[in-house]
Amino acid sequence: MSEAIPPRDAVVAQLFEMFRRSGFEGVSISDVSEATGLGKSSLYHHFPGGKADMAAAVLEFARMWLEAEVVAPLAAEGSRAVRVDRMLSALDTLYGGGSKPCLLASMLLGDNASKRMVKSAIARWVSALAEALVDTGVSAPEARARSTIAVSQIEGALIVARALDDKAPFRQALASVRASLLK
Amino acid sequence: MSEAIPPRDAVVAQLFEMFRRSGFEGVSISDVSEATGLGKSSLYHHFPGGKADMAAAVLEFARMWLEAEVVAPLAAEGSRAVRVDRMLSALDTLYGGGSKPCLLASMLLGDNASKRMVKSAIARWVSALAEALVDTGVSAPEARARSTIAVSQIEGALIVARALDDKAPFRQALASVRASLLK
DNA sequence: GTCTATAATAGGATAGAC
DNA sequence: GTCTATCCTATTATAGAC
Repeated sequence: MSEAIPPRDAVVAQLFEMFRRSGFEGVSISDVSEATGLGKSSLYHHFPGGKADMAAAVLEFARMWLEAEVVAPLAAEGSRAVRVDRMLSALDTLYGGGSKPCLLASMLLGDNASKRMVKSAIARWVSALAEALVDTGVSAPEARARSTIAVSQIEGALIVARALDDKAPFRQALASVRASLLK
Repeated sequence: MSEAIPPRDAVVAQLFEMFRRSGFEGVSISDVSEATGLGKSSLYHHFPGGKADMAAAVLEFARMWLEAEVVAPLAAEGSRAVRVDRMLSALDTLYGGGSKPCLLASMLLGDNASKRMVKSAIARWVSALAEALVDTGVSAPEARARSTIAVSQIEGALIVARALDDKAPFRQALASVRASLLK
């Protein structure tokens, strides 16, 4: 039971931080080697497909995080306020209160093979939120519209907060999103 | 009067499209050479500082665009609706109705030296919008808050629209932003 | 699983002719 | 201002020992 954290998972956690911050092209294998303390060959042992493999692993990690921290909490029992607050709380943590970029947005740049995974993650997020609204009395089209705007607002606030080097826009966005979802 | 477009300006226009799509790290000099039809030495003739110089030129271009197409139209005479609509119309064009990324957001990735210019551009945008609101009867703190949220929403909608490969979220965001600014 | 060493290529940048 | 040729470094990726 005293097993250490499987190296691969620890590496994925590091990769997550690197890719979200610098995007796919902005991360080099040498960077990863330095950040993880693992030699290049070790990295290729864990990710035989190289950098593309690393990106895929990180996006898969993000997908699982989304299921556990957003989709499930939104679907679980409770009032709309309780469900929405669970999501917002998880997002606040994920994004470091507005100081850390969204991996999905960062992976969207360029010709990236990741685009399909990003698309399905964003779609899943919007749908899960819309479903929670429908569950609590909002019409389906209205729920989709509000959910899309909510996700947009959060993504945009992360950009503005990071550009201005000020967490306030993100805090403000969370409050604004909450109000418009509970309205 | 029959002067051709100065090559440098034409190159900057191309660079704008490349950087907004792929970010700083995602664009190589070879890419630029291919896209513009100019050899590398020609590029270095126009941009002695290399790629960093290209990025700076593009951000300067963006700054001028913002002054001409957003700041000035927002400051010019007219009702709040007229001013806001001028800005939204310019943005709709710039962003191709939601299909083209924001250069500022794309240049935000990584350790980029561009961060200062991105910051001042976003700050300028928010301030110009806030000023138009104050001019038309909104209190200063409320104007800043609404403006920040408006810019966030537009930036976020661009991400969601591109992720989902669907312009609808952007259209929806423009409408939502308009309503909340005119409210 | 991890390391050292190395190959192969792409990327940024310059020299010098025209 | 643009081209061809070239340099140097960084980058991706692999080989093979331990």
